[in-house]
Amino acid sequence: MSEPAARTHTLKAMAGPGKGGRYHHGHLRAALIDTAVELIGERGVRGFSLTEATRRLGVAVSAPYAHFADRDDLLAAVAVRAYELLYTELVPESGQVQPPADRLAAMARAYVRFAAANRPLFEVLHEAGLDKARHPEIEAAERPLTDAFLTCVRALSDGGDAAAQDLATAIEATAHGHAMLLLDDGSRQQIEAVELAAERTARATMALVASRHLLGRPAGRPGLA
Amino acid sequence: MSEPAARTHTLKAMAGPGKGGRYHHGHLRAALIDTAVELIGERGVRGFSLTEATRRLGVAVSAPYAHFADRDDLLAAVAVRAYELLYTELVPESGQVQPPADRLAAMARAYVRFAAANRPLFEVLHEAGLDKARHPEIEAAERPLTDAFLTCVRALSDGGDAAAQDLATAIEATAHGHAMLLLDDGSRQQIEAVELAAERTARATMALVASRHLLGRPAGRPGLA
DNA sequence: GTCTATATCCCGATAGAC
DNA sequence: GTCTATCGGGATATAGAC
Repeated sequence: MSEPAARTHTLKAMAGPGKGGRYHHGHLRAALIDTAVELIGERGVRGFSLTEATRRLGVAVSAPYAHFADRDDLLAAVAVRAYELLYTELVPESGQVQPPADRLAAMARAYVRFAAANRPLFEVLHEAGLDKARHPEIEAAERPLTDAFLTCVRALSDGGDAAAQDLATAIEATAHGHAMLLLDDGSRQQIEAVELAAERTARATMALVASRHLLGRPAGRPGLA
Repeated sequence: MSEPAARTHTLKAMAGPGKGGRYHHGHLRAALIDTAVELIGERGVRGFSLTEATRRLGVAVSAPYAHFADRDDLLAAVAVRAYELLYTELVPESGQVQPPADRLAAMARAYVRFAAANRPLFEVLHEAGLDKARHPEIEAAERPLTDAFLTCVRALSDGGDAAAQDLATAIEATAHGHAMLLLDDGSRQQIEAVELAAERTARATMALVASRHLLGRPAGRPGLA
C-alpha cells in the first residue's frame, strides 16, 4: 500500500491511509483541513488533535498556528466545509422533484446518505462541541441550507407559520435521528444499511407530511399540554 | 517541596470549588459514579477525566482502580445507571395509558424529558464512545427498555414483524432526534423549551402511528428504491 | 510560512507501602 | 481499600530563528 516515497512535490492528493504525504508550503491550510477530516474519520472528533495532524503531514507542531488560531478554529473550518457540501448534496437533489412533499422526502433521504458517506464531516457538526458564538462562520454556512428547507416546508404547510415550524421540526428531528441511529449502530456502513435507513427516513417524512394536521398544538392553548 | 514528612493523615487539600464532599471508605465506587455524573454535567463526557474525579473527591489518583478497570469501565457503570433510570421513567409512565398509540407517545415524550433532565446520563449513552463488546452490562441494562418498547409497538402494528420494525425505527429516530436537537440547541434547558420539544415528540409519534401504512416498503421490492 | 525548541499542563496507569 | 510516588505519553501554545 505505502508508496515507494520520494517525489518531493507532486500533487499532494495522497496523504492516504498509509501516511507519507509530505507536502508543505502554500497550501498547508487546505492540507490541514483534509488531514483533519481524515483523522476524524479514524479516531472520531474527540480523538482528533492538532499534534497528530502535524505529525501526519510532516510539518512542525507550530505550523498550524500560522493559519488557525487554535484547534477549535480548525474544526470550525471543517464544519464550514461540511455545511457547504451538505448544501450541494441536498438542494440540487431536491430540485429535481416537484411536489413539495417529495422534495422534503428527498432532502431527508439525502441528509442520511450524507451522514453515512461523510461521517467525519457529519460528526464535526454535532460532536465537536464548537462554540458557535465564537465561530459565526458556521452559522453563516448553515443558513442557505435551512433557508431552502424552510422554503420547502412553507410551500406545503397549510396552517400558517406555527404549523410550518411544527412540521419543519418534526422532519428535522426525524432525519437527524435516523442519521444518528445509523451511525451509532455498531459501525456498519454497508450500503444496504445506509439505503435502508435513508429510505425509512424518506417514508417517515412522507408519513409526517400526510399527518401534519396532528402536529399542531390545539388552538387556544398558548403554551402546551 | 521537601515535605515536612509526616502529618500522616490530616486533611489533604481542599477538593474543589465549593465541593466539600469528602467521603471515603466504603462507598468510593458509588461516589465515583456520582462525581462522574456531576463532572460530565459540567464539562461533557469528552471532558471527563478520572484524575479530576479523584481531585474532587479528595482521594488518590490510584483509588478508582480498586473499583474500575479503567476510565471506560467507570463510564460504562454510568451508562448502566442511565438505562436503569430511563427504564423507570419510561415504562411506568407509559403503563398509565391504555391505547398503544398513546403509550408510545407517552414513552417518546418521557424520552425527551429524560434527556433534558439528565443530560449527563443521556450524553454518556451516545457520546462516550464506549465499546459495547467490552461492556456487555450496558446492553443488558438496555434490553428491558427495548423489550417494553417493542412489545408496545407490536401491539399496535398490523402488518407483521417487518411493519413493526419500520414503525419502531421511525419512532425511535424521531424521539432521539428531538432529544438531540433540544440538547444541541444553544443550551436552553428552560422548561418551556423542554416541554415544547417533548410535546412535539409525542405528536410526531402519533402522526407516525396514524400514517404507519406509509412506512413499509412496497412488497416485491426486496431492497428498496 | 515554516522550523526548532521549549514551557506547561494534564492524563492514564502501575508499583509498592500501609 | 486507599495512599504515595512515579513513569511515560501526549496535548496546546509560544518564542525566536530562518
